[in-house]
Amino acid sequence: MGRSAERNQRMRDERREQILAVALELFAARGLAATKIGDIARRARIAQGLLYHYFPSKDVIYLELIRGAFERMNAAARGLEKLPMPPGEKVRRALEALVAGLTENDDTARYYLLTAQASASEATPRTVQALIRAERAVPYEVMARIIRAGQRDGSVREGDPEELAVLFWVLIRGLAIHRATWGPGFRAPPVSALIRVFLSEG
Amino acid sequence: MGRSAERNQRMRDERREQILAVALELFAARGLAATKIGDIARRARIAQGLLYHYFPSKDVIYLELIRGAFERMNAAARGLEKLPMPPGEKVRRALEALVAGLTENDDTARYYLLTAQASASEATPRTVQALIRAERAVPYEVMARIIRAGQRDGSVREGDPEELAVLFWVLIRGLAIHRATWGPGFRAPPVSALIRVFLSEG
DNA sequence: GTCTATATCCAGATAGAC
DNA sequence: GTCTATCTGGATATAGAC
Repeated sequence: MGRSAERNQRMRDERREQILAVALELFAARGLAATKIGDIARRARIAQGLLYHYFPSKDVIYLELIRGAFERMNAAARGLEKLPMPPGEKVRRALEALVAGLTENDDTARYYLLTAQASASEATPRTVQALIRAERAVPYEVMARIIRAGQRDGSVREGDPEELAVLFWVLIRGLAIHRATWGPGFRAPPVSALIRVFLSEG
Repeated sequence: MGRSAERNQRMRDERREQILAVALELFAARGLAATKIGDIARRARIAQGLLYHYFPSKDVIYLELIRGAFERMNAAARGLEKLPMPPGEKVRRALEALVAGLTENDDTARYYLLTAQASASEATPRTVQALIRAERAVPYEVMARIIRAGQRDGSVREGDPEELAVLFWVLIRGLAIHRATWGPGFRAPPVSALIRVFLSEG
């Protein structure tokens, strides 16, 4: 590939990213069905027809975003598991990082909203549903393993690890929805209150 | 109004209820935009045209359902507050009843899903948004008052009552979404784990 | 009250000029 | 690569017969 071909490829990728960024914003705010392809094009400041030079359909844009959401989320989960610290500390760090991300980073909040919608809706396209089914267990499994390890060393409270892991993600997803409902100035519950659900002390 | 006029009115109301029940099911499962008026008619086993003899538009059906959701929820909240028991006990009962309702009663779960979607989406019709803005604070206020009373008598943990109330509803809404994602056979976290977020002991 | 048929509109996707 | 114009399908809502 020559110099200019490379540059063209880079520009093409940038354009794709730009479209995806706009689409993430709109899909998170309105959902798949209520987001019009024309809205995405307008907000991205390109003609509607041009959008189809970068993506073959609305569903494919959506799929791409969901794929990205799971990539980030699952990579972060596995990264957390590998960190060199005791399990109880991992739970605390994860809660702090997730709540901070949800509060301060708009795209983070949008990704959580997106997956929550897509996972809960029967209107989600089949291709996306298949992806979700393949990926959605990872965060639960990781958190259950961390909790189990924490119970062995006494830093995490007793209780079924799977159920506690469910509770962990229920909290995070609930916070994301809450933020979407009440706006960025919402009153986040203190992390300390969340931590005592899981940790024996502190 | 004569006898038969009354009977006709009753039949008309029943028909309306039947349509609303179907609409609740579909809106909760797919959201407003992805639910087609034709789907509602088909599932209610009536012609699409006939539906418009009972409701003037899709948005009005949606509005009606959201109104019903808030009526039930806010009535339940105010009823809870009036119960003759100590505040800590009210928190425990509320959690137990809500989790049980979410787990066992499909329509309860659907109502929570519906309001969660409608509140979080910018695509929600203006009329519905106005209703939501007028009603949504009630459950938070009620719970904050109960928590404040519980802190005075020592049964509820310390912490900002508003923030704890947010946490309470974040949990409930999170559970509703979780159930929608994983189906009725989902692993509900034990109520005991939720209770210790709020109560000093037990 | 209930249906079938249809008007109308809107949105996703394509064609083709530049 | 980018645009404008357009095709096409589908969905809301209405008309009108029974």
